[in-house]
Amino acid sequence: MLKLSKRVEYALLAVQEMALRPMEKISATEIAERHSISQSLVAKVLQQLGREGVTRSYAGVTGGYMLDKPTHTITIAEIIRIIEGSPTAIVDCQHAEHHDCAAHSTCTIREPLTILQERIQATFASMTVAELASPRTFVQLEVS
Amino acid sequence: MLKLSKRVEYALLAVQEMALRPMEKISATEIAERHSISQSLVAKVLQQLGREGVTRSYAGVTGGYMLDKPTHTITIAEIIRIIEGSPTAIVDCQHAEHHDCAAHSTCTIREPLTILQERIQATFASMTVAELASPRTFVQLEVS
DNA sequence: GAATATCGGACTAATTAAGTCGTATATTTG
DNA sequence: CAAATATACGACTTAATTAGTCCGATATTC
Repeated sequence: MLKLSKRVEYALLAVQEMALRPMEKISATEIAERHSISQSLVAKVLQQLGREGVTRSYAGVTGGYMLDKPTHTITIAEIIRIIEGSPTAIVDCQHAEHHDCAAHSTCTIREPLTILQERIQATFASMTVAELASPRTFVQLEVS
Repeated sequence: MLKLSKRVEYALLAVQEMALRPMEKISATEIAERHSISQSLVAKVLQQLGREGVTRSYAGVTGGYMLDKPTHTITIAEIIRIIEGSPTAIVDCQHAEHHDCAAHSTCTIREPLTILQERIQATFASMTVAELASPRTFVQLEVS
């Protein structure tokens, strides 16, 4: 299925929050509690983002994480790549080394799929954290 | 991860072959053997496509499957929907009934994700089986 | 020095996807 | 009509991936 993993989802949540309060250090615990999700997992993804320079971390009792670059320079595609370890690939055979496909040379579907893949990649690259965090009018109607 | 399932992949392979030879009945066994994949699985996805009118099936010793509508009217999005049982949803909370999310009302990430989702959906809807099967110049250089 | 944060690896659990198997029915061919 | 081979479809098992936990370590504030 074509679903984001929880880890990517948590990364996006965290990054959005940091973007909305750019001057504050936000801890993994804080994010985890607000969304009732695993603290360890949130910490883990924030650490991954830190290794690639997206976030900056501060240890200690008042520690936490902050974004380390302008929100409009961080794309969703980049976050996915960092968390998943590789850019989105809708089929395996596009990972270059993946030539163990039984019918690599006669495969006539790889090329059109590559085109789709590039479009999806472009879609994720088309949105930045700035857009992810831009304040929206959030009218919750919910008329019962 | 954002990968197509094998079932969708097999469906695309099968549909492409049927599109390339529109006058022939093609059996699940034939497709499975050509790509060294599971015959049962190929049969299963072709049956799913049949229930939704994409393919027509013929039983018996000379049986097999054929496309049952013009190739340019079948989108990749439709095939994904039929095989996966629902349109692509990059996060669960967009499936309407999925209100068990802990912070549904305060969730500020659903909206931007919906936009991404729609773009991806549009990407899959932008390619039809006709394009998937259009003959390409397939120059295999592979200079060693 | 107690409390609480990051850091990171190893491990287990849960979920999902992939694939198999059995049985039934349809159709062609000898 | 009987053998061969196709679809049809549900139940089941296995494999792979993802999610989440746990532990021990270091850093920093109070």
